[in-house]
Amino acid sequence: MLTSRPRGTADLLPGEVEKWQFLEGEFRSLCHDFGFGEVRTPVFEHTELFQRAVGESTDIVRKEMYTFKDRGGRSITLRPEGTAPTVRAYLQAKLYAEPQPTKLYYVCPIFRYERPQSGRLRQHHQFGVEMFGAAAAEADVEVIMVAWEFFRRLGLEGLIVHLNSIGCPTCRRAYRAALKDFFEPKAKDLCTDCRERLELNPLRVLDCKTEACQPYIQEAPVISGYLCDECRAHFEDVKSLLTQRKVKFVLDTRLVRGLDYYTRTVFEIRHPHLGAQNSVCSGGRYDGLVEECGGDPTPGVGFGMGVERLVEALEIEGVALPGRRSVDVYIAISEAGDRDMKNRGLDLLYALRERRISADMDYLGRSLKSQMKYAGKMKAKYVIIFGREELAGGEVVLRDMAQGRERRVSLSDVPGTLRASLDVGGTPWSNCQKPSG
RNA sequence: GUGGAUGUAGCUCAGCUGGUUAGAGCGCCAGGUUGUGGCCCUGGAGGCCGGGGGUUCGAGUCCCCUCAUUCACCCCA
Repeated sequence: MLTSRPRGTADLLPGEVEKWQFLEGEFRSLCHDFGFGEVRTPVFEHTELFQRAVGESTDIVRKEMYTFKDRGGRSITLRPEGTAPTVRAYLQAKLYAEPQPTKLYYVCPIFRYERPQSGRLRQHHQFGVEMFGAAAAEADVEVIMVAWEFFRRLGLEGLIVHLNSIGCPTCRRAYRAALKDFFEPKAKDLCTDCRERLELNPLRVLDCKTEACQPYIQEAPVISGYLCDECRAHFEDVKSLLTQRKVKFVLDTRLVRGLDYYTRTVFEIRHPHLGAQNSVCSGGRYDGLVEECGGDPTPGVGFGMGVERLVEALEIEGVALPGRRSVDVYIAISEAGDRDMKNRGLDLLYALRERRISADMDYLGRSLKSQMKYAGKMKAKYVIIFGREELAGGEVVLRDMAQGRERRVSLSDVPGTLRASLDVGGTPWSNCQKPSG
């Protein structure tokens, strides 16, 4: 217990965490390019927020929330999705009084009590964007374009955009009734889950994977035949704007989404090689949500993207991501046991660090040979070697580990010389190891 | 919540039908003479064989329970 993490959680250690830092940086700068500003909301909220916003009939609210009473007797829930807290923050800060639309993005952990499997954790992380106050199809498309452009920049290629419209409450009511009429006579032939779905949310029968249900699903009425004129026109706009942007998508009339707040556009971006949980990014429009949360009627659209799944997809495709960062300079001392020598080493070490050169040295009392081995394993670019002999002449040996060459440099020139060498071609990620294979 | 698979050194695994001090490769640490890495050689440390109970003269090997990991269902990022 003491040495094992809770089920469905993960530790990110050096070597792995650099990938996340890189992706977060890329996502932030991309969002900035699209005019989105970052929002950071609490990890927990009042339980009522999610009950209201996500919907009582959803699996999330019914069985997946981490909910507990705090010491003041308030019911608190760890954020199971990112949209509701963002809406809450939008309303609480009265961002609707600012110039519209409001464009926000976030990078945050998400908690759901589920049985872990490939691509599913109890704590996972999402990148997300939300846009409030814009009802036009251009807004739907911009949100999809954030994800699309992100994947393009990363060099991720095998993704498929699934698109559908589930209409507004009015046309959905008609469709829902049609589905019920269609399935109810056949209810005894459907799987037990679908019989339940038929009562709770008939739309979800559509994405059942049970063999027995497939023949009926194939013949079931399609949403597009039930969209009202406005919803149909909106959906046509979304599709043509996506085409104009050269985004390839597949119309998926069985894409329904498990959250109650969606209206009109819904989409999911999947990676075919991810296993059963293959949705990397999903979202849609939620024109009634702000009002549901106590605001004025305000259109909204956004997505959430699973970072763990994104990393997995990138690795499947062999996209190179930063590896463990190494130090630039290692200081190796020959008379390691000598107190005075060690102090001279420390002086140099901190002189380098003051000049923002990443540097390290031995604290374990190792032999020079061991220090060299260690520096090699740590992938240090340079090793500074010195002992009494060099210091007597005010010099040190500067060894280039990749070249295997060394030269003498006067002690006072060391930081300047290193700074100059390291600045050549130095990107922020230049001293991360590239993944091998 | 349901079902399947798996749990032996830090890592990847071997341990045949139960039988003596549980092995390998890699990794780690130290050496290979006097101040220097990556190759090579030598040596060393390191294992409640996931945990508990049972069967047996004897269990890492068989049985039960439990926990964990993992994959799938439900659902979702």
